[in-house]
Amino acid sequence: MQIKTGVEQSVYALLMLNLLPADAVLPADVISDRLGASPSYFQKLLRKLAKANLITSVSGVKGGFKLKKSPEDITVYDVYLAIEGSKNIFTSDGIIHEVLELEKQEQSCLLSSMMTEAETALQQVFERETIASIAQKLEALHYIEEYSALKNSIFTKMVK
Amino acid sequence: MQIKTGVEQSVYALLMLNLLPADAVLPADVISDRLGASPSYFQKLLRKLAKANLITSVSGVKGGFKLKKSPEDITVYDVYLAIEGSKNIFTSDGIIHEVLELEKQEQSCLLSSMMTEAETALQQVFERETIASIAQKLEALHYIEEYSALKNSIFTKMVK
DNA sequence: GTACTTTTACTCGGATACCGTCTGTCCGAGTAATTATGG
DNA sequence: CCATAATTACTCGGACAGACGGTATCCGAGTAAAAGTAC
Repeated sequence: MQIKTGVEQSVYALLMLNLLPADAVLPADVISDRLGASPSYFQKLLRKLAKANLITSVSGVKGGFKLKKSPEDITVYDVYLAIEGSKNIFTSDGIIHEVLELEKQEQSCLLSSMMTEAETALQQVFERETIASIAQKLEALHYIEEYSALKNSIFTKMVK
Repeated sequence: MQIKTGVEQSVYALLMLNLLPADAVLPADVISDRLGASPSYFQKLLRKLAKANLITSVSGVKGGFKLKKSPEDITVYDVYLAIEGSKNIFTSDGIIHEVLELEKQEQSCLLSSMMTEAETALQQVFERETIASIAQKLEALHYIEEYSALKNSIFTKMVK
């Protein structure tokens, strides 16, 4: 019942891509190296992000990834959906029907309403935070020095 | 990332125990039968609930389980904690430290604050609903007929 | 120097294996009510 | 009839097997830039 590490890694990947100048791309292994993630697995995450229209992929030599939407328009919830899929976080099996021996599908389960409520509560939290807002916080904190170091490091690795 | 079925089953178990008159107990297999759950596994759930002080166990012949606290004082969150454990739902690995090459533990991860925020949002939803409030909704709906049938069925199985 | 081919460095996508957690099963031990036994 | 022992019906708690989903690895295919080649 923990959030997938893939979601967290993806957020950081997007933060890194956010540092790129326009039209530049970053190869996948550069990102996974920096994150300490397994390159082969990380590729799959990036493809999921691409499929969700959060990033664009450029194949071929000097290929890589870059943001497709502006960082303000990418919420953590978007990342969550891209990686985790759109299936509900909380679902009930509707055991109530069997317990009360009701006809199935006669009425949705009592817990279901609570589950969807919990889910929207989560959604609101995740939708409030965007790649842009997180990046902003990064710069605002004591990270300035390390942040620009990261930026430079990425610059040297990027292509085009 | 779905809620464990054990939590849902436990809630229904507590709802059934809530139908018992004072001082009566219900054997575990009666409950698991009604829920269609595996008896041996369900025993473990009940023991977790007992350890969390939500229900009392009476061992020996004519033994069984009954609520320990009043249904108003048992929230879904209590059940959640009892079954799922008190570990955090959402945790971040703090990859940010490695990405920025910071000293570890220098500063808590940016995502952590969002995670705890999401968690408290969940917690609030789960804490609002109690066994009593769910039971009340059950009676209020079209379930009345089936509900009393369930009640009678439990009466015949209970001991003491 | 231009057109063509080959190499190279990437992404794309599927097949597959690993591993941790949740689910489920089994068994021995403890406990208390009931029943059986002995005097 | 009373005290004691054996049986019975439960919970308790650990050990362990199975199922499932997230993580991770590998491989072949596609793609586009770069490098090599021919004329």
